[in-house]
Amino acid sequence: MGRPPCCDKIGIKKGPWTPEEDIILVSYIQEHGPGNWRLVPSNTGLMRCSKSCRLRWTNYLRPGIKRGNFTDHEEKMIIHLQALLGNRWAAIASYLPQRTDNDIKNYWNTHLKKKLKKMQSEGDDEGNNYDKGNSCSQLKGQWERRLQTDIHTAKQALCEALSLDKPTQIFPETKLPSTPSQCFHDHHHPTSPNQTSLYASSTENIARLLDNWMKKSPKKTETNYSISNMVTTGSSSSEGTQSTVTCTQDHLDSLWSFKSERSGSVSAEENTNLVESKPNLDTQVPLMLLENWLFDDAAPQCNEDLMNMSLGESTDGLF
DNA sequence: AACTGACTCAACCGCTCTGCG
DNA sequence: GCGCAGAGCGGTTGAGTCAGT
Repeated sequence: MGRPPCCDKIGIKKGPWTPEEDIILVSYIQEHGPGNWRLVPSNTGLMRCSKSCRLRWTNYLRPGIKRGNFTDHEEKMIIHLQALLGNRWAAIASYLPQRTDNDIKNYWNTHLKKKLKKMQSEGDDEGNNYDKGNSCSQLKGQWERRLQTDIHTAKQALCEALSLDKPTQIFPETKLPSTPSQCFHDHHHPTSPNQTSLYASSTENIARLLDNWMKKSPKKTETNYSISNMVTTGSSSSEGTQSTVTCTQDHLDSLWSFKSERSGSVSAEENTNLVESKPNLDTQVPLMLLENWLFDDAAPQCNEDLMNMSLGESTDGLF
C-alpha cells in the first residue's frame, strides 16, 4: 500500500468545484496572491485540500487562460514541442502561456495522439516523412532534449530573478508575445495592472464557468443567480470592450499573479503599491547587458521561428 | 424515446523536485 | 548530508455529453 492520498482526510470535499467555491478562492487570491496553498483552505474555509485549490486556480480560474478551440498554430506548436520535449507538458505550456499544461495534455491525448497515429499509418502507406522527422528528433537523444529544456528553464529562472522590476516599455502593452521569453515576460511582467480589471478578468472566467454551470444544472437557481449577478457586475467594467482588452488584460492579470507570487502574503494595499511602484533603476541598469543577452538569445526560440526552424522537418505532410 | 459506446475534460493520485531547518 | 513539508508535474480516472443505432 502506498501512502494515503493527501485528500483522504475527513471533511475534505472532492469532485467538481461550485461557483461559490470558485468565488471564495478567487477572492482570497485577489487579496493574498497565489502561493502558500497550504493556508488557503484554512483561511478561506474551503473544504478542499491545498492541492485541489492550486489546481483549480492554475487550470481554471487563473486570469488569462484561453479555453477550447486550439488554433492550427497552437496545434502545430504542440506537436512540434512534444516531439522535441516529450510529454513535458509544463515545459510545452510555457510556450503557450494562455494554455494550461492540463489543457495541452488533454488535447494531446484526445486529439493529437489520434491524429498523429492516423497520419502515421497513412504515412506508412505513402512513405510519409513525419515518422522520419520524429525519429530524427529522437536521434537527438534524451540528454539533448533535457539539456535544451533545462537551458530554457534556467533562462526563464534567470529572467525571473533579474527582471522583477522590469520596465514595461519592452513589450508594448497591446503587442502579443512572439517569443518564449516574451511570453514569459508577458506572463510575468506586463504593464501595470489595476486590481479592478484583474478581478474583472477572474470574474469573467467565473462568469464563463457559470454560464456552463447554469446550463448544466438549472436546479440550483437562487444562490447561483445572485452569484452570477455578482460576477457579471464585477466584470461589467470590461464588458463591451472585451475583445480589444483581452490581450492587454492577460498581461495585467499575469503580472498581478506574478507580483502576488513574489509578494507572498502582502496585503491588497501593499500589493497595489507594489504593482504601481516604478521600476528600480538601481538594480535594473547593471543588469541590462545580461538581460539583453537573455532576450536576444531567447529570441531565436520564438514561436514562429520554432515553427520555421524544424517544424517542417518533423511535421511535413502532416497538415 | 431509449439505449449504448465513444469522447471530452476537470479533477484526482502519486511521484518527484525543491527549499528549509 | 538528512529528513520533512510543500509545491509542481505527469498519468489516470470518471462523470457528463454527444452521436449513432
